[in-house]
Amino acid sequence: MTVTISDIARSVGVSSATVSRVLNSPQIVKEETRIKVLRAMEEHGYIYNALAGGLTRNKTATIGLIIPTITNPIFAISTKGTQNVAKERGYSILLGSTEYSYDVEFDFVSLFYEKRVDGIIFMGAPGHIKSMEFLKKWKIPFVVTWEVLQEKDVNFVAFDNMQIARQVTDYLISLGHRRIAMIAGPPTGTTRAYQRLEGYRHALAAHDLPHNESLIVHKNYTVEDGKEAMSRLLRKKEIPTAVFCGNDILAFGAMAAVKEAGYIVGTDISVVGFDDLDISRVSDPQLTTVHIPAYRMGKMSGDLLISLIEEEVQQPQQYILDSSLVIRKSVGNPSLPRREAGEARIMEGGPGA
Amino acid sequence: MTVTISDIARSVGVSSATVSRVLNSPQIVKEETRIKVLRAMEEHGYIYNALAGGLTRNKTATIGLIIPTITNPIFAISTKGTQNVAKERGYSILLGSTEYSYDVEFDFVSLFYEKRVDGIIFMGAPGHIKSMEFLKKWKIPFVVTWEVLQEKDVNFVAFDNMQIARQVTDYLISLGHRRIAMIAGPPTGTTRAYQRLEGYRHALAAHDLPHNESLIVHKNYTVEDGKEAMSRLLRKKEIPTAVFCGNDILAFGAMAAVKEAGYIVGTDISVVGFDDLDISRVSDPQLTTVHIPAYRMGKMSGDLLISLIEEEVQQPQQYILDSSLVIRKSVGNPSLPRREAGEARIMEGGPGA
DNA sequence: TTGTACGCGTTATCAA
DNA sequence: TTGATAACGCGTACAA
Repeated sequence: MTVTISDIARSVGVSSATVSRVLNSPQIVKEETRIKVLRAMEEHGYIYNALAGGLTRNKTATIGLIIPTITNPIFAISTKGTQNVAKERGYSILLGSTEYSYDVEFDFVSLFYEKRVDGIIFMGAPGHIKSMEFLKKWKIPFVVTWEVLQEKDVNFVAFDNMQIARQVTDYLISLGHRRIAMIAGPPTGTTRAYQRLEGYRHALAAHDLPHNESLIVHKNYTVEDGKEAMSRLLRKKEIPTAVFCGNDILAFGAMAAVKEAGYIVGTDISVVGFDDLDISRVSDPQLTTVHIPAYRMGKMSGDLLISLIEEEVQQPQQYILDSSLVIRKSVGNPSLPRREAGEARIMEGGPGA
Repeated sequence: MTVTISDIARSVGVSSATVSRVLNSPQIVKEETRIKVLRAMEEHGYIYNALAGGLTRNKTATIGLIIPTITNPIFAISTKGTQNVAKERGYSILLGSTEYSYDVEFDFVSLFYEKRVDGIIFMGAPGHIKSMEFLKKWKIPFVVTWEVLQEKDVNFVAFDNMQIARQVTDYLISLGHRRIAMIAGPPTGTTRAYQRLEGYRHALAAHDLPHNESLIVHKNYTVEDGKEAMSRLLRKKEIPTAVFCGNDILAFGAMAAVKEAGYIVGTDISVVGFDDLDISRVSDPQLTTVHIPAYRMGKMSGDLLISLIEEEVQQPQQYILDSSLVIRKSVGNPSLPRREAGEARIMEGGPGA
């Protein structure tokens, strides 16, 4: 049925060891035999069996990628970055999407280890305690992205969620906003969502603004969630003048709710997103949001993981990339005519890369 | 280092065969020994080696998923559907994104086969001739989604691209539009893009409308492409009154260009998308577009593939699902005030499931 | 109910 | 430069 190196060996009249050599170290086999072997492979349609190879080498050239959800394009962009380096360096990607469940996360970790991935990339810190224990116990190389960790011994490629969230809030305050709401992820969500919330709180505190928990709405991450959250905020006796959303998707929902209620986004109510999706440049109004280095994180983390696997590099490597607030049209001064800003301006943020 | 069934066997005082049995057919091993073995596994932290298992079983419980691009949410949604069934039925997913390159597609096919996936799902018909040959030669089970194929012997879960595109165009014509443009994918793109173009052409022809090639703009699939394509159309001496876009992303770009040029979407120029992304419900104006069963295709194709792998089903299975035009606010009569339609209406289309 | 022994397809060690 | 042969970790006849 399927042809093996032994078949090739027999047909050429050499040993299977020689056939294996033309695959792995062609230099050390005589050109004449090498050519004969190659030709035989061609003729018989030989296909390498990576399963068998992996078993002896103890190496599969595949990495596991664990992401929160595939349907948010921002994670897709990171995935693309990882996929690109992986392909370039000869690795395949096993994909696992947790839908924000830590149990599912750990399921993937152990499943991936059964399949003997050479390493794992996490978008967001592993949330299940068992995940980290497991990784360390089995010395599985892994890289975390999207979140700065305190541990000095874990590899990450991240940006500072708290710092940029604080910067966004500072910006809104500087425009005169005082009632600033936040539409965040689920209350028991990711640590990076928590960090963003903390950044928001710190900014308010630093400016002696009253901390009003009812201005914080916890939701999931769909457009519909954004709409509902915003509607709820608009039903309050005193509505906020600005809303900081946990991501762009929520912001789109929020903007829709603002319009439906008869307000004008950026004039009556300011909306800020987080992620800077491609489509956020053409929303109406164009969305002021936080640009994060999604593709670069994906690419760098893939590169780093493979370097760890191939032992080109010593642990730990920790990269903190820049993120930045991109000012467009969905934000204005409170209760003043909408700013007719020209070009989008960029405010740099985050420590240097 | 890593503990094997032999280690467990030795520690319990049974043979490795017995240990293997408690993993694969626990019923046939005496409860007492079974418990002892299980306990030993727990203690020693035994982890199954799927590589070795796969080698003997000739089965890996992983499937390959080949998609055009991960960054368009519509493919992500299909991926999610596949991922969900896969997880449920104990399979993992190797992901390959071709970025619309057929060479890359074939690379993934052969790479996946080296890794001995049990089957492959294609989003869109395999474009490289070698892909199909290869699959058939090695009798690799595979399922195609998103496109109806003529071959009677290939499994697919699809919808009728041509038929729905024709229906969209008919709809625009019925509103009075005569100069209808199409912003399509790359000229040498996918067959489904071609089918949509054909549907558009057929509709025009059926209504004796002049066929004007200059109203067809070929682009890639980014927001920016949509903007550029629309801008180009707006620079014509006679601009179109309606534009049918190859997907929602292009439509967002197109709408942005329309607004930038000072026209009103849905009043001056109608825009139709394709895909019905979540965010299309909250764009401004809300996008009239084609709803396609992305999640369902992903789920069904995963289910079908696994059924083929596990030989629960005989080839070939061919499903054609419904797609439908979702009428919202981005379309109106040509040169007439914008329709203030209430609820979105749905026009059913496509043969029954 | 359990053990023996071999095979899966490759790589790696050691000789030749 | 090449060949024998023993791993790698598991599944499975076949026998007991």
